[in-house]
Amino acid sequence: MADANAKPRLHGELLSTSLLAFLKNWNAYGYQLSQRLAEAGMPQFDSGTVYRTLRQLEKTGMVSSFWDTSESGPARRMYSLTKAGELFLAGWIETLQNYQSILQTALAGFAPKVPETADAEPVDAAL
Amino acid sequence: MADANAKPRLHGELLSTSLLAFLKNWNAYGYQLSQRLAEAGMPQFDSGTVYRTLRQLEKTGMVSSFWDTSESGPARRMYSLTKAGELFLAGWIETLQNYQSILQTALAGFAPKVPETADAEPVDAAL
DNA sequence: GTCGATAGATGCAGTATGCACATAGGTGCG
DNA sequence: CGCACCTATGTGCATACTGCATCTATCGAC
Repeated sequence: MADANAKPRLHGELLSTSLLAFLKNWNAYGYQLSQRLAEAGMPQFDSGTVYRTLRQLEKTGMVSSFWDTSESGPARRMYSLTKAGELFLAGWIETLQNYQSILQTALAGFAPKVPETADAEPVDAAL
Repeated sequence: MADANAKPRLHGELLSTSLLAFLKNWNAYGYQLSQRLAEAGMPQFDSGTVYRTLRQLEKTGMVSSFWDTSESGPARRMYSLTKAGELFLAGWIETLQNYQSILQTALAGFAPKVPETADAEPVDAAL
């Protein structure tokens, strides 16, 4: 989960969210999305997980797909965002924005008001 | 993972990161951190997962802890950020910032270059 | 035919997660 | 005391997710 020498890896909700975001103004297939993620400089991710995540998103109705055989080469599973997916995406975007503002507040040294504890004492941290 | 009617839930790296962020300027114990997360309006989370995550972070050297029995009531396991934890946190903050800028680029309708319209566009979210 | 790039998928072992429940110290109250 | 309730931390279990390696398959170039 949080390994000392582990590089940030993209998966879970962050992966789902970015996939949905890419699909918002754009239909695409898995391989393509993997490439865009890489090009965009996203942290490492596993392409197998990308494919599975897309199937998962389809199972839950966030995206829909069809086989595209119009081009030469292996068939492509083209995905597009559904209405539900848009709403879901919007919810996560909002959550992430809120998340970040909270993070920054914490990092800035302003603790959210504490119950009554006479302070957790900035015992400093030998930094 | 991405259930239609599922509310954003805090876990995984987002949970680890927020815990570390809260510990950056204050030392605290699990119960307290849970409360702060709730007060800050964080999405739902499971307190059991919070405790397990903290132990995990300790196991990987991101935080250190000791039993605080100075107050009345059940003993508290006080956590503080280690040097390694700070570095790890900084790495994730940076990753998340980059992540968000990429998300926004995608949401703004700025699709990464598509094969057909392929132009050498420096779509980099150069942020 | 063979190689490489494209495109998608899965088996497996290990890990993470949510939920319910367990343990314990302390306070208030009849 | 007996008992409810809050604090504080943790665990068992079934399920879900993940990374890695591997597999299938189409096509173009050689």
